[in-house]
This record gives sequence, structure tokens and C-alpha cells, in this order.
Amino acid sequence: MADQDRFARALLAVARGLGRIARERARAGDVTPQQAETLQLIAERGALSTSTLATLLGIDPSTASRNLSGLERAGLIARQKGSDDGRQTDVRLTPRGRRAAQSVGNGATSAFASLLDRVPRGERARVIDALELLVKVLDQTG
Amino acid sequence: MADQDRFARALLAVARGLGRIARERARAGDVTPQQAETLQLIAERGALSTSTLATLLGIDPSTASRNLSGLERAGLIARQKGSDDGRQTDVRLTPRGRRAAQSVGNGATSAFASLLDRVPRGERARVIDALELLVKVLDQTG
DNA sequence: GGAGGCCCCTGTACTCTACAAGTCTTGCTC
DNA sequence: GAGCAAGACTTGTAGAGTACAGGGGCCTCC
Repeated sequence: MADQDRFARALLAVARGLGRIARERARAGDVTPQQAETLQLIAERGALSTSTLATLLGIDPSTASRNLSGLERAGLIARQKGSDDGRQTDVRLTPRGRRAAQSVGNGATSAFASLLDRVPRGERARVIDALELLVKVLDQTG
Repeated sequence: MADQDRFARALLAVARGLGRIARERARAGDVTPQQAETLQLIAERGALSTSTLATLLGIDPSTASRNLSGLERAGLIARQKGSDDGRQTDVRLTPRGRRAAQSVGNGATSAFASLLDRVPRGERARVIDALELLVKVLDQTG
């Protein structure tokens, strides 16, 4: 099979598997998958504008706005009119939001740890390196 | 950073990037992401029951049933009462469904090909091997 | 100071999802 | 064979996430 086909099949299967795990975790946890995603992104990048967030997540700005409304209602983020540019909205985590992001991160780490355990010890470094390279490539495309 | 953390972060980022690409493709194409997913799974595995499909996708059987209803309405799959077990439903692709699955597969391959192009030539085999290993691990968990 | 453009939010409609409850089928027990 | 528990599927209901269209506020450049 050509490399392109193997690559595409593998990526589709990975997406499927990761989606499945995300749904399992969502059923168990207290925040929705998209909320978790958004929280973690803000935690990583610090303050963001709505449109920047939308771009990073690959969603429509209107969708990002609505998602943020939910997080704001839950008291996990705070929105404030941008200080330099009044059109923008600065999004920041509240203390509760920071704790939630932390908890989400820990949950993800432990959920994925059992996966890593199944990777033969000698292969782990290679798998992680490959994934990080893939992330870099994915970010370039976005 | 510990391997577990690197692994978790990378997987989350990969999931995010793949989700973004899936949404871009959905906006362009004629079938929804979940329909594409379902079609491809049936194309890979042949005839399936509703609950098997649900398990493979990691979704609730009721959700799988509803998704199949949409595909049936679109004339892409056919449902038939199971011959051995009357409780089950055998799901098969129609000729149109087979063509649609093919087209979805080609679309995915070409969408991902540009990603693979950005991976340095010498790394490609390693990345693909790592992904295939990851798929195996993900399937074990499910 | 006006015009056009950008950022954000809201209205609307659709997909995907899960949980609960109901129907039909099977298989087991008596 | 009758009854009954368990399984597979579907439908009722509710909620999250998504995109496109449109409107209001703010910035920039002329």
C-alpha cells in the first residue's frame, strides 16, 4: 500500500479512537469536550481574543463566541473588552477556570497514560517524537 | 517534561488538528463527518450490526441507529433484519454508498497527502509506523 | 468626519450526542 | 409449550456544537 494511503488510514483511525476516548471522558466528567478543549487552549496560550481562539480551534467565530458564553456562565472564564482594540474581547481564565483546566489536563494525562503503557517500552520515545512532529505539521497547515 | 505529559499533550493537539481538518472537509463535501466515518467503517469491515458499529465508533447504539437512518434515507446503506438473529440489523452499503465511501476515502487521502508532504522525507516511514502502532493500541483499548 | 473594514454577538437551522422507555426477538426454565 | 429475563433496535426528549447571515460597535485611513 502506498505511503499516502497508509498515512490517511492511520490518521482516520487515530481520529476515531481519540474521538471515542474524548466521548468516554465527557460522559464521566463535568465539562463538555469542547469546553475542555477551549479551557486548555486558553491555559496554554494565556489571554486570547475570540477570533484567535476560533482560528486555533478551526471553528467559526460565532461558534467560539457561543462556547465562551457557556464557559462564562459556568464562571470558568471572564470576558473583557480589549484594552488596545475595543473591537476585541480578551478572554481569561478565572481562578475556578484555572483549576478546571488543571483538572482536565490531569484527566487527559491519566486517560492517555494507559495507552502509553501498551506501547512497548522501546518504542515510546519514537512514537512521541513522531506525534510531536505531526503536531508541528498540523499547526503549519492551520 | 515527563513522557506521559508529552504524550498527552501531543495527542490532544493531534485530535484538535484532525478535528479541524474534518470540519474543513465537511464544509466542502456533501456528506457530514459522521456519515463519512460510518460509511468508511462499513466499507472496511463489510456487513455490520448496529450495535457493533456503535461499539467500533464508541457511540451509543441509539446514536448509531439514528445515523444509519440518515444514511438509509440518503440511499447509501440498506438495513435488513438479521438472518441468524432476528433482533439484529444487518447494515450494508448500497452501490451508491460504495461509491460515496470510495470518494470519501479519496478525499481523505488527498487532504492528508499535503500533510505528509510537509514531513521530511526521511521521517515519513517512522511517522507512519508510529501512527499504525498507535492505532493498534487504540483498538486494543476499545 | 465619513467610509469601509474588522470584531464580536445573536437569530436560525442542522448534525450529533446520550439517556429513558418501549417493541420485538431470543433463549432458558419449568 | 408458557412464561420470563435478557438482548438488539428504535423512538421520545433534551442538550451541546456547528455554520451561515445579519446587525452593532470600534478602528483606520482618507
